[in-house]
Amino acid sequence: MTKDIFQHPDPESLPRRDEIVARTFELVRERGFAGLRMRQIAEKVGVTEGALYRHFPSKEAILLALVDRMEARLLAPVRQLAARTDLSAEEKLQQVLQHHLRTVVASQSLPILLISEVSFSEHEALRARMRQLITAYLGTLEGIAGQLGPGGEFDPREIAVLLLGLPAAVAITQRLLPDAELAGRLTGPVASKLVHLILSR
Amino acid sequence: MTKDIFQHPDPESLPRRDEIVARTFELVRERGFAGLRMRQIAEKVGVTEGALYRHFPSKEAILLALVDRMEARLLAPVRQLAARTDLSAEEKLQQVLQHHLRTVVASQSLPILLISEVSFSEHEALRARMRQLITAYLGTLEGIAGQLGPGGEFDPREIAVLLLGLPAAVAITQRLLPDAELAGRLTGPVASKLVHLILSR
Amino acid sequence: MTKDIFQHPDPESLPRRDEIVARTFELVRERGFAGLRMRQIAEKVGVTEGALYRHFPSKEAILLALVDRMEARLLAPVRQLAARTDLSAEEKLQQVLQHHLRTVVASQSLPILLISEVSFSEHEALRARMRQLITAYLGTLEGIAGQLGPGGEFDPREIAVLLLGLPAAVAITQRLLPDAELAGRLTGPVASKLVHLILSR
Amino acid sequence: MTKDIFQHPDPESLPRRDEIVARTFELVRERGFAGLRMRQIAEKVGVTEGALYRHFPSKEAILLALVDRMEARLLAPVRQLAARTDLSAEEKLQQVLQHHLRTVVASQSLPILLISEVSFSEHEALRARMRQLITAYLGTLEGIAGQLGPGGEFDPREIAVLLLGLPAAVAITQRLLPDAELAGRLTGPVASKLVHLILSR
DNA sequence: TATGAATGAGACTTCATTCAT
DNA sequence: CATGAATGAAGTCTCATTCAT
Repeated sequence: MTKDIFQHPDPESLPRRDEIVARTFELVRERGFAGLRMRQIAEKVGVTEGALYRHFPSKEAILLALVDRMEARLLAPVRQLAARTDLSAEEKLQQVLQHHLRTVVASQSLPILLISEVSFSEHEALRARMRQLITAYLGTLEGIAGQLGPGGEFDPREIAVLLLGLPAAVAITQRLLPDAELAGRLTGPVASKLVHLILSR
Repeated sequence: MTKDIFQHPDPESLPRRDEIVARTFELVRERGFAGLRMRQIAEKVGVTEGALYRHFPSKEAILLALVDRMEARLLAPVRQLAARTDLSAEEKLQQVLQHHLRTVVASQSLPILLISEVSFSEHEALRARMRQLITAYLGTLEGIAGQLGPGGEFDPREIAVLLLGLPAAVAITQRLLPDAELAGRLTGPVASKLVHLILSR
Repeated sequence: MTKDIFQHPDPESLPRRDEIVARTFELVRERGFAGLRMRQIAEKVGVTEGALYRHFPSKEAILLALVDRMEARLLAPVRQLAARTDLSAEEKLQQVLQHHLRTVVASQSLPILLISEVSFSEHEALRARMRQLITAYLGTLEGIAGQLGPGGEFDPREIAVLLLGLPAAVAITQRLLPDAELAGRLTGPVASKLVHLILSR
Repeated sequence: MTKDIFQHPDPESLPRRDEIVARTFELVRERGFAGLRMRQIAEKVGVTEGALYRHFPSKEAILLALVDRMEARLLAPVRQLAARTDLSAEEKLQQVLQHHLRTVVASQSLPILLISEVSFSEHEALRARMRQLITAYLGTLEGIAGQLGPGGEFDPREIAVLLLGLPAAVAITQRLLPDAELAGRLTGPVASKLVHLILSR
């Protein structure tokens, strides 16, 4: 069903650099950014801490690579959707939201929560990178919404933010109060109806 | 306008315990939970670190007191609204959302982001406390939505989560991409229209 | 039976200074010297920590007063025994040992263990005081043994040390491996027979 | 003479873990358990405090390793003695006591005093470990005494405790009132005669 | 490339003591 | 006399990073 788009291939076959990022992702998925330790990464990869510095100059560099990875897996599919000509704007937004919600569920709510967490981080470069990511995401949504034509209740920018709301709410509630049945409804029919309502004109 | 409901009275007049929580709040507002240091609190209060331990047994205790404070300022007004009999269910939900959104803007997006952050925290007591807070918040919204009567697109639980979405989205975007003009629209007419759409039957 | 010679009178009627020492004794009896905290003393006395400094200039001063108290309760009776003329030397040593053993049992093995503990203490004054106490104790025993006349297996000094051995061994074993029945035998018939054997000539 | 059985080989050749324990032993020998600081250990080993944590997870772990070492050096020889078939029970007990007394003198009275000190410690694991050690020690002595056959003044358990008394008394007096000449007599002829008296039947 | 040991800064916390009230 | 707040030094422990091998 909802395939984990954040899955990674066989560890053995990965170049070390990628493996480090992949393992870091698993850790961040479970424990967030703030609790991440170089030691944990090293353990999970199966090397010593010193070895990590052969591949990345610092912890921050690993985290930046992690955000690159998130962007690739989260944003790229959205951009592809946006570029398609065989779908209406509403269909595109429906699919974007579905994609985002599936991601939220599959990755245990990660990306949206990470954005919150990083917003407080002391790593300036990391904050900037996240700002860039969310700017691109909202911009893409806004672009699609702009193709809808005039007459709706909300302008394109507002639509983009509103569409961010559902994944965010789902992430927060599922993280703290897991409820698979409710999650199913929210990511399926509820999301679908919400998009329709928001776009109705 | 949007008064900062998290503001605190004159520092001089506060018992130390309250002052510590108030100053901690200011720090957390700026830097979040993970980056909070006892040293910073002590500096901001104007004492040494050891002095803090005359008033709280641990850092975690300060954080729990902080969540108490958040609950008092965020949840109490919502509960009062819910209890009023001179408002329709839709009017109540409109005001709850307005209140929440004002809080988000006034406190620089704090509460909702903190919930995200805490969801990863190693402080088990803190996670439990936050879970309690969000459970109560959603429960109150669900209770109001239950008074709407049948026939709408969404059931009460779904409505509660959907109404959480807007403050969450506003918090995230405003934190990373501040835009006062957009924030004004989102917390005003956009919120109002969204509630109406969601409740329409 | 074995009355607790370290008991203290009604707290209410004690001048503060004495009460502080008495309460400190209770704490030391349970937890030893190293774990003693001014806060615990204050709590047990029912005052604040600052108040203790009205009566003693420092923690070390309290401990020295405590050793004075131990000396009064432990050593004074022994000296009185030594001075009696109606008892033979063996009878005196029998009673001294009985007294010491009863003390060990009644005070939960305290004095002898405290001597061990203090021997490592950083409080030079305290170590000196304990040295003085044990010197006086051994000296008194030696004095009595000197009245035995020649011909035994051991000289007076050796007898004094040997008689210290039983209370020490009882203290250590009872503290770590409490065994009331064994303790009863050791403090009664075993002690009696041991003295007789040591003094036999 | 009385060789220091607690001596350690050339520091340079020791794996760090063992070296840390050896250096800790030297410190504890001088200052006891309660006054031991991680800083002191680090200084003596010649590293920073943090480095110690690569080899032991906590201070308590170092102390437990220290007790292991004490057990190996104190208890193991006693057990070997107990197992010999070429010695009578009395000869075995004579040698055990000699061994223990030599240890007391060589190590500056350490083990027996440490047992006293630890009996008050807050480290539950450490207390349990010491309890185990003394149980084993007394048990071994009791076992040998059991081979004596009936008819003596004391039963095996009593003999075990009585034999613990001399090293304890020697430790206390030598620690506070060093007297090499007396110590020599106590560990030599006095001990020998005492064992004979206690076992006489 | 990788290891294992180490560093140095800094985290939270404890505690005897001081002092204004 | 007593309180309550505060200090300052010190304690154990953590962690990103460095470096010789």
